[in-house]
This record gives sequence, structure tokens and C-alpha cells, in this order.
Amino acid sequence: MPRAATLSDVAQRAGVHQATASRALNPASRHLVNRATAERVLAAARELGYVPNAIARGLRTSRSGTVGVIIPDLMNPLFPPIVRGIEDVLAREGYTALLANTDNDEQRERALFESLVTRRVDGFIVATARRNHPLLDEAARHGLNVVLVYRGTDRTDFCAVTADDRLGIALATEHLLQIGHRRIGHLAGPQDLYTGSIRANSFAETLRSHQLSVPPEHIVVCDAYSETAGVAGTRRLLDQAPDLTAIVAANDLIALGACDVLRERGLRCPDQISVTGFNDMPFADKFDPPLTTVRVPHYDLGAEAGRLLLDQLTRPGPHLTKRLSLPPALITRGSTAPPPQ
Amino acid sequence: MPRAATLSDVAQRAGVHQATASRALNPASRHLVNRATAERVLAAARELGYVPNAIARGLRTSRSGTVGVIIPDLMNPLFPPIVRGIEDVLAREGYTALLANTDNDEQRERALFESLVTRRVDGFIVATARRNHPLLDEAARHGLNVVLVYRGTDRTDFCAVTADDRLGIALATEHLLQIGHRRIGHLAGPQDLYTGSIRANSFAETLRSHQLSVPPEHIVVCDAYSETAGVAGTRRLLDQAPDLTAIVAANDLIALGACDVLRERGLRCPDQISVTGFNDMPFADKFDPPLTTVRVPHYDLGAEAGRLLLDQLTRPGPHLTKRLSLPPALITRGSTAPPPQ
DNA sequence: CTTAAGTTTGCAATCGATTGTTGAATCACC
DNA sequence: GGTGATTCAACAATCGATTGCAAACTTAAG
Repeated sequence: MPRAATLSDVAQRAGVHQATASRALNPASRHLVNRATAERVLAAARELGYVPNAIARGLRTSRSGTVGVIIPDLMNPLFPPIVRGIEDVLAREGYTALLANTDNDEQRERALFESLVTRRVDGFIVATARRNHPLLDEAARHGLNVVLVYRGTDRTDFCAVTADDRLGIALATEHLLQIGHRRIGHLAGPQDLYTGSIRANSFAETLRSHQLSVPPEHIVVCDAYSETAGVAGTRRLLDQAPDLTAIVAANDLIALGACDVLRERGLRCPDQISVTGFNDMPFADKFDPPLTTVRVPHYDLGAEAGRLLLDQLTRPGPHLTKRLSLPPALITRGSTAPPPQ
Repeated sequence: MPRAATLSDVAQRAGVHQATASRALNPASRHLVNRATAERVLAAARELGYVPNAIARGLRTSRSGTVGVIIPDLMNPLFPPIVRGIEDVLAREGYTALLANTDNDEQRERALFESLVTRRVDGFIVATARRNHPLLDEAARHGLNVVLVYRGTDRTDFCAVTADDRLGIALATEHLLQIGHRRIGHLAGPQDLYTGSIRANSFAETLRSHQLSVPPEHIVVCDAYSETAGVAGTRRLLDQAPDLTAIVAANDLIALGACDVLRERGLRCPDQISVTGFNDMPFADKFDPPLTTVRVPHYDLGAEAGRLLLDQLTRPGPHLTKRLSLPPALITRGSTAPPPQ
């Protein structure tokens, strides 16, 4: 197996200096070399099957052409579309994403972050933000390029692309109000997450704006955005507020957990209790019952985050911290119905 | 913003030559340097917040510490677990995965492959294999490290980790036979894929081994492993064989498409027609009806593929081409029942 | 005190590209 | 033919690590 051809192999074959070969091969600097020469170089490269070495280039230019993407867990159905959105946009500009799953473990996140810094990624797209996040503070101090996606922070000096969670929960809650519910509970997400806190706030606000009180026992905070956390939360919620006719869950997985508990307690959904989710995860329409939920344009969230980061990377100098919010939409399905009687 | 500390910054601060610093920092060569000196170097590195530059190291060692992972589409729920399995194993050894989504497009695949070669990945894990696959032939010719996952090829000289698809379909088919079905159809996957062809073969074999004939109109080949392809295939199947009492689908998405068509035609599943899937995709238990399917250990498939590749990368010289097959399991749920009457 | 073996460290080349600077060649024009 | 402008290509430094080899030093044995 002959080792891969290098730039000077190409130069040699074309009878030029490697500097000339380099300029000929790079479209941006090709105009610096004679047309005929350039073509000779291109031909030589083709004949040798030359593949440029991104590592060598990266060392010289100190740009790796890679981006670190930090998510909690790829197996959470929420994230694949976001990741695809990011990758599609980045790939178009020749960038590659390096994926890191933190599993919500701070240790792990630190280690992965370090490994991405070692690899000299040109920037980060972060979907694991907590409302305040030491690692992000550190990244900001070091002047790294960071774009937040899906989850925001309390700091407002990061570029971010999020869904309008406030509007989303308002849509779900008003839908329930409109079909006649008055005793509505909320299964909130973790309150150290922006999404968890903003959704809970929006839920309460919406009720109040309809002159309804929000008794504390109608809100239960779940430990995580997971089905099992949803199960635990729902048990607690139903124990302390058995007369609810509807539940607004902070996301689809929690809603799924709620449905499990309803089934376990012999409560029919939506006949006796309605449930709404959030995210419109893939196949939410296939569930039993099909889940009424709030659709979030995950792919676009990712794509826009990618674009924002590319912007930072290609435009030199300091940049505005853009904060983009994308609109959600209520998807009405079978898990909501007017209250009994 | 001071630029990041380099190895010679560390060396300078510790009062040693950068070669010494390099050896002190690398656990594998630390024994070559005096204990006290090594500690001075470590301390200096810590104080400066030194982060090694993987790009420079990669250039020198011609190993990037990255692996290309080629999949059709991350949004297909089948692949996230595989990818996580791969990543978890690789990360433990300091490797990073570069993900590429081909969308089953040969052009795209070629471009992505090239970009991974440019980045000098140390090896490939490929989940997009077709039964014969020019790109893979080429990779083999160039002596690249390749491990196949989930889908095999006709060539048997690649390392591969697959599920025992033959057994899986046999389990599903025998389950239907056992509960009394005799007129069973098969919605096959694309026949240029190993999975598609082996599953179809296994279906027919299983019936024949029970002395049942397999009329050609009982088998329809779908264009893709997707819900829409499943819809189209099912329409065709039911048109040409209206008396079926059960359908073995080549995967869950096709099965989902089948359920759609049954609903559309007013056929109740499982009362009138039973359906089985393949993969046990996430939330298949939540569907309406809950899907009887064949569980494949996707995460382990990925993890084992990662291990196999690491083996190739760390063990020098030529290696055996191991082919690993993992056992599937039948998961009986609500989409199968004895035939009517 | 000499010699040999064993430790520890420094020197310098190297990986494969990019790019600022210099120098040669070409050309036009007076 | 001389001058200046312009085009093109070569030279050589550089990015930040790793590593074979040589040199210096320590230690032990004779």
C-alpha cells in the first residue's frame, strides 16, 4: 500500500513548487497562478488521487473546520432532528460536527468539553444549557464561539436559538380552557432549566390571565424530562389533586409517563382526564391515545443554530449576540377532550 | 485574550525542553523522565491551563483519533442507539466519532466519505452497506479500516456486527404460525440490502419448513424502510392477496405503514389482521396497537462495532475479519392475535 | 580512580499544509 | 534600450506536537 499522496507529490508531478500547487488547488487563491499551470496541478492531483490533509491544514491555519455539538442524550427523540439540522447546515460549508452526549452528568460534560477543546473545534453548539452554567461562563471567558440551541440561560450574552416556550404552553393551556377545563394541573420540568421554568411560568400566567387561581398543589416539578420522572410526578400530582380534569405536561415524555399512570389507575384519557405534551416528538401521532402536543420545529432550531455559529466563524471581529425564537404550533389530537359531564 | 498555551510554554515555565515536557505529559512515556521533573511539568501545565493540541499531535503521529460513522439518517429511530453504542465505546478510548448522514444518496455518500478521508479518520463504521457497494470496495482497496454495523454485504471480508435477522424473522413468523395463522404475507425491505434479502428469505424458509407454500403474491418488496413505502407496499399486498390474516413486515416503520392502511380500509388490527414489525424501535410499546416486533440490541450492535474497530486500530498488523451476530428476541404485544373465527 | 551500565534530558528532524516575501520573467511604453 | 508595472513562481518560515538519537549525568562495580 503506497502512502497517500501529499501536496509535494502533486507539485513534483506537475513540475512546480508545492506553494504553487497549494495555491492552484485552493479556489480562493487560484487566481494567483497561471491558468495553464493551475490546470497542470489539478490534473496531477487527480492522477495521484490526492486528498488534502485537513489536519495539516488545520495546524497551519488554526481552524479545524469542526464544531462541537453538546447534547444530553442522542437517544432522546428530541435531539436527532436538532442534530441533523445543525449537521446539514454545517456540512454545506465544509464543517463537521463532533457530537458529545453528557447524560446530564456534569463530570462527563466537563471531560467531553475538554476533549473538544483539545480537538480545537472552531465553536460550540450547546443544547445542555442550565439556567446558570459554570462551564458556559468559562467558555465565554475564554472567548470561545458558543451558540445555544433549544435551551437558553439566564445570561443573555450568548447567541441562542430557542422555541417560544411561553407561547407553546399558552397555546396548550388555552386549548384546554377553551374546551371547558377549569381544574388543570402542570407537570413541570426541572426548574434549573430554562425550558422548565419558563413553561411553568407560562402555565401559571395563562391561567391567571383567565382569572383562574393556581393552587400550588396543581403544580408538580418532575426530576427530569423522562417518562419515569413523569410517572413519579403524575402519581404525586394525582394524589394531592385528585379532582383535576386535565394535565399540561412540560414535555412529551412526561406526558407519556402521565398516560401510564392514568392507565394504571383506571382513568381513561381523554374521557376522564386530558393530557397535553410538548415537542411533538416523532410518532406522537401513533400513540394510544394520539398525543395532543405542541410542535416545535426542532430541525429548524438546529439549522438556525448552525447558521448563527457559521456567521460567528466566518465573519471576523466581534458580533452581535442574536437571540432567535421560533414559533411552536398546537397539534390537537386524541389525548384532549372536554371534561366529563 | 492571550492565545492558548502551547507545549513549549509549559516547558519554559517548568524550565525544561519541550521534548521533556511532551514525555512528562504523556502517561505512556512518563517513565522516561525523572519523577520530580515530571511533576514540575504537570504543575506548569495545570497552572497555564495547557490543553494539548490534537491537531498538531495528529499531524505528527498521523492518527487523528477520530472515526467516521456513516449512517443513512439519524432521524430514523433505529440509528441513535447504534450511534450511542459506538460513541460510548470510542469515547472511553479517547476517540471521537464524526457522523455522516447519507440519506441513501450515493452522491452524498461519496462526498461525505471524501470529507472524512480528508479529515484523516482512523477508521470507518458503516451502517449504509448495500449487498454490493462500490464505495466499500474502494475503501478496502485503499486498506482503510472498516467495520460494518447492522447491515452486511455480500463480501465477507469486512468485519461486521449484525443482528441475526434470519432468526428474528423466523421467531416472528413462527409466532404467527403457532397462534394459528396460515395465510401470512411479507412486506419485504429493499432487496439490494442484506437485511431486506435475508429477512425475505427467512420468511419463506420458515413457512416452507412448516410445509406451507409461499405464493409469490404473498410477498411484496417495499422501496424503502419507511412508513410511506410501507403504506404503498401494503396497498399492493392487500390488493393482490385480500385473504391474508397476518403480515410480517421487514421493519417497524413498514409495519406502521401497514397499520395505517389497515385503518384506512377499516380492517381491525389484530382482530382481523395481525402485524409484526422488526427492531422494536423506541416507543413501539406505546403505539395503537402496541406493536409485536423483534427486538434488536441496537446499542450493543454499535458498542461491539466500536470495539471491533478499536481492535483494528490498536492492534498493529493484519487482523482476522470477525463477523459478530447478536441474537434478537420476539416481543409479543397487541398487534398479533389468533386469526378470525 | 576508571569503566560500564543505566537514567535523564536536550537537540533537531519531521508530519503536510499555508502564506509573506523575494526574485525572475514578461510586457508595454517612451 | 531603459524604465516601471505586472504577473507568476519559488523560497522558506511556520503551525505544535512527537520521537530517534546523542549527550550529559548518576550510580555501581572493579
